[in-house]
Amino acid sequence: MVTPAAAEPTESKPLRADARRNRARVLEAAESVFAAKGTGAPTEEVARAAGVGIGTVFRHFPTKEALLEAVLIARLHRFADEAEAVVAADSADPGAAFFTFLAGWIEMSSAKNAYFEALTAAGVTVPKEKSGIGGRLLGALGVLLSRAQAAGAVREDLVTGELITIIIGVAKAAEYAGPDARLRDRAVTILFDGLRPSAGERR
Amino acid sequence: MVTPAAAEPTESKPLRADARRNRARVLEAAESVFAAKGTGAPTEEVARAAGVGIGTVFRHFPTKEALLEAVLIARLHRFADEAEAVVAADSADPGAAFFTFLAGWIEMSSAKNAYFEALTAAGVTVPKEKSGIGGRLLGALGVLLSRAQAAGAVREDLVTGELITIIIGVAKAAEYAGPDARLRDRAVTILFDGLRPSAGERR
Amino acid sequence: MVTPAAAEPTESKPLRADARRNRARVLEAAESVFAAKGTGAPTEEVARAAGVGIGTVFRHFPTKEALLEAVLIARLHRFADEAEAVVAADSADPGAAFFTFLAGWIEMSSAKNAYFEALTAAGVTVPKEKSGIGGRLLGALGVLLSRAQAAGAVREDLVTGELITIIIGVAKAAEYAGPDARLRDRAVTILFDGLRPSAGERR
Amino acid sequence: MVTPAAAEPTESKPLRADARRNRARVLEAAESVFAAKGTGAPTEEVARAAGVGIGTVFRHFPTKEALLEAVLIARLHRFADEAEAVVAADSADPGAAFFTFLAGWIEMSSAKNAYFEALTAAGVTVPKEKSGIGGRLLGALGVLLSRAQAAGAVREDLVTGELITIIIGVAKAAEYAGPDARLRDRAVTILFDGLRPSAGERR
DNA sequence: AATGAATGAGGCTTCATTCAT
DNA sequence: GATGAATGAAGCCTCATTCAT
Repeated sequence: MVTPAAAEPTESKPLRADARRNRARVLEAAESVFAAKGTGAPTEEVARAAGVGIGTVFRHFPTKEALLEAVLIARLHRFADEAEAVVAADSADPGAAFFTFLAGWIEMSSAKNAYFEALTAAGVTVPKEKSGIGGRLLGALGVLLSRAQAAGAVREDLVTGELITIIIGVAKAAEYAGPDARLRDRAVTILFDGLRPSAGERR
Repeated sequence: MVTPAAAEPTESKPLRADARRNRARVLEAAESVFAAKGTGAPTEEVARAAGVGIGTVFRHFPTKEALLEAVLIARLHRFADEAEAVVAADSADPGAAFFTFLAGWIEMSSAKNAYFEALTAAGVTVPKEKSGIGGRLLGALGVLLSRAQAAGAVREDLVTGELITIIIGVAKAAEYAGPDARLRDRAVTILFDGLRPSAGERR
Repeated sequence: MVTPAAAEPTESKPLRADARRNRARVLEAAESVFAAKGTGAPTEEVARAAGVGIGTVFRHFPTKEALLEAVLIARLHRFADEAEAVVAADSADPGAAFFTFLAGWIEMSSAKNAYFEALTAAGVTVPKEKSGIGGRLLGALGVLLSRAQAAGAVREDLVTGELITIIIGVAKAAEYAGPDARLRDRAVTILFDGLRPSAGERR
Repeated sequence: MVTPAAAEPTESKPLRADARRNRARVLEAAESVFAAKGTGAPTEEVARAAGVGIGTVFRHFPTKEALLEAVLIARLHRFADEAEAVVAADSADPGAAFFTFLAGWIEMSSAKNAYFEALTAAGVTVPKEKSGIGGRLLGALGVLLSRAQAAGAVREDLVTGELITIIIGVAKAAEYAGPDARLRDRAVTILFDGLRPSAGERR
């Protein structure tokens, strides 16, 4: 299962070709602008980056908050896409697959993850269930996790619901380490070590 | 060693008594306002909470950024204070002392730590060295860490410099877990398990 | 004489059937939307109410102002239609006919008459003469008025030109009274009493 | 009893001298700007006319609606002031006093009375009671009215509550007559004739 | 030193109008 | 002819910062 291009709203009638193209461009521009300058960046800058008028941005996303939310959802969809791809690949080494996937995702998101805060700060209940993204994500992560546990690569008492919280923490540490790659890798490694089987056996 | 009240600038001439009191009140108010409403809260609200005029806030902190920075530094100083207190207590169980201290800190900061982001987003290089706070912090944490390592409670390959990064990540995870105490505790436990000795021994 | 459907422009070539239908639907929708939400309502809402695209609205009325004007003219045409119908009915009690007609009109327009203001505010000289509506209106009102005067039901010194001004004032008072029917009726009654013969005889 | 300068809010502590001056200037500017260009005129134009920054306007009136309301209330206060002055003058000819007062007020407001509409259109319940203006107004009008009735100059069945509605209607008619002074006077005269004693005696 | 009024740049959002499909 | 996406000027409002009191 693959995310429809640019995670467009599922309910309404299909957008005109040019409209869909613009919507996608805005979403893309928003992602990079917000990543670079923080979620406080003016909407107009997103418009400029997308090469459209400010009105077009607001036509597609009637509120700045809606835009932020859409970016977040798109990102989660890509996360789910990748997770499902790894599931489908069905690696011979599920432990490696699991950790590689997590590390890859963290690498990718480390420099640009203020979305959760921006949204929660705005009082938005992060729409985990919106567009079914929550289910997909938990589903795919659950498969990866249980395979890795079955292979003895991950502690048994870890459940899927805890994973996202943990990933966010690790991503945050990585982001804080910033450009210092060695520090970042060490922090990620150490934190992930908490997921391994022997961990937590004694205390 | 104990932090001078309200972390006032070390170089300038001593403030008049009322001025020092106002400075402290503003700092306190800023901490709680920013904690409650995020760092985007208007400076005027801080003034109101402190019971002073807006002009007074800007007299003490010529910029909003300066205010944010001062709050952050004050917080780090308290962090250092606590760490030094734990060092001074010289517990018989250094491992427990170490983890208890970390957990306490996380608990405290989990609900209110947008400072790092707000500052880094603003392009401020977090002033680790400013007012010597970095040194104190690393010093105290270093002692706690090496005692815990000597007692076999923490993995040997962990160095002080990595600790702050890790703490930030764990705090973030805790914050994201939000009001769900069980989830928060689990995430913190799991992530801290990565600091334990057996962790990382095999891979 | 009866108003041609939807008061379409008299000069231009006859519209295609569907176009004429659309024009009428837009005009109707505009009337009810502007009545309900005021003349500041977005043109797009008119389009939605008419079940056509926004482009269609602007094709028929190149300007919002033109749309407003068309609505006003249509309304005046209906006013004239009714007046002419009353003239044609040639009631045995011309005084009653006159006042009944006025009251009916006031009743109808009381809740929805921002057109004059919207237009005059926009600097439009209300196009009394446009499409000959002024003539029809004054003609019909003149007949009703003089019959009522001949019957001794209306003061002799009242001339047609004053009537519209007076009607607007009374309608305004009625509108201001709003939902309070008793108050509205009293105000209308009192103001209309000024039109009766004994009024103004002494001063 | 005379309105405090510029109808400043009664509750809060007295404003600083300069602030009060600015508040009054803004109110004055708002009145003339809205009168000239309608209540849709941009707030910035009011600021310009008052010779202050846009921020100052919003400091005193946190919303455009609040500004409109303040203008309306100021105007009503002046209405009440004048009415009370006429009451105090205690003319020997109460009928003339009554009609002269009404005519004067209408003359004054005829060219600039979109406030009621602007406010009611915005869904504002016209704050008749706010700042006690309703009471003052009705009180003074009531005295003028009953004196005129006692003198036999005004019909007996007219009650104070109806008067404001009627005045609004007459003012509206006068406004519509616009620059044509003869037409305006005639309309006002005719409508006011409805208030005289013989009117309504027969029907 | 403290106060709080004034300032105005800048952000979000709306909506009349144009134009490619 | 109809459609609705795109446009951008313009409006309302916020808030960091300055300055007269």
